[in-house]
Amino acid sequence: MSRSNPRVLSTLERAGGFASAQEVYRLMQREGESIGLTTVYRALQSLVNDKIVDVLRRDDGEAIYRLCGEAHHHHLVCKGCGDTVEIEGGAIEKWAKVMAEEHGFREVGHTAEVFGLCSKC
Amino acid sequence: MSRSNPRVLSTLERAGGFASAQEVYRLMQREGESIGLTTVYRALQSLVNDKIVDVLRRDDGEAIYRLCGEAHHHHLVCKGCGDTVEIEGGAIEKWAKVMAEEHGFREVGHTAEVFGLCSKC
DNA sequence: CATGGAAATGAAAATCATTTTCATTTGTGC
DNA sequence: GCACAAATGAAAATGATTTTCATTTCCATG
Repeated sequence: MSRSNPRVLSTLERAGGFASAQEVYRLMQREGESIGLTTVYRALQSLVNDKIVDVLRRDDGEAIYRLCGEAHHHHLVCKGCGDTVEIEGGAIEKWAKVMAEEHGFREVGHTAEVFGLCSKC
Repeated sequence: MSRSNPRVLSTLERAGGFASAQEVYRLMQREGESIGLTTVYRALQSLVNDKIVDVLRRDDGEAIYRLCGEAHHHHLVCKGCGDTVEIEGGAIEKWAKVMAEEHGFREVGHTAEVFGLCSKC
């Protein structure tokens, strides 16, 4: 019953611990792995069930999978050139926690992204 | 240019200010309004552009539209029932600004959303 | 070494929200 | 009325995800 295909997991890790099903599939294809899209979906779902990965939604609605326990960080993205910098988000973590507690929420997670124009653009 | 169809807006209000495009459409149908699904989507998009409504994503990826006040705010969303609370994000504003300055970014904006399970779920 | 059934696989079809296309209708100023 | 822009909506296209189903791989047992 464990459909948590290890090749899928390892690919997700190699992808930086953060990718959509389609991206994992394309990555495996590019690396010459023989696998079907269906299997990738099933494996990711299994990994979610087993709480080995988390699932989030991109703004366009595509599901993205992230390794649990992966050091959680945020991104500063340039609107001009798309350059991305990883930034530290301690302030956010605290804010999310406080806000959630204030309203009686449990099992709290969050998404946050900062965007703007970098110095080169 | 203003495709913010008032009938769509009023239906969204009547729906409790919280519904997906499909739901708004079905509701209007049921009430005997003659309108096309395409128009509903376009109207909702317009309302989002005009910042009269917010878009969120349900867990299944479906976009839900929600009337919102003018003040910039963030959301605390329940993963279980979809209930949403508007929360204040002063801490985030500051964090985004600091992080951006640190990396030489200008014209900075941000998104942030907190999710979890509310006390009822 | 069979061999028989359970689980895994993947290609193709189905589903479903959303977007696009395009022909038609509506509205507005002249 | 007439031209022309904007709005509308039916139908087709898109794209992610799920389902179906026939086939293959595993594995325990005879």
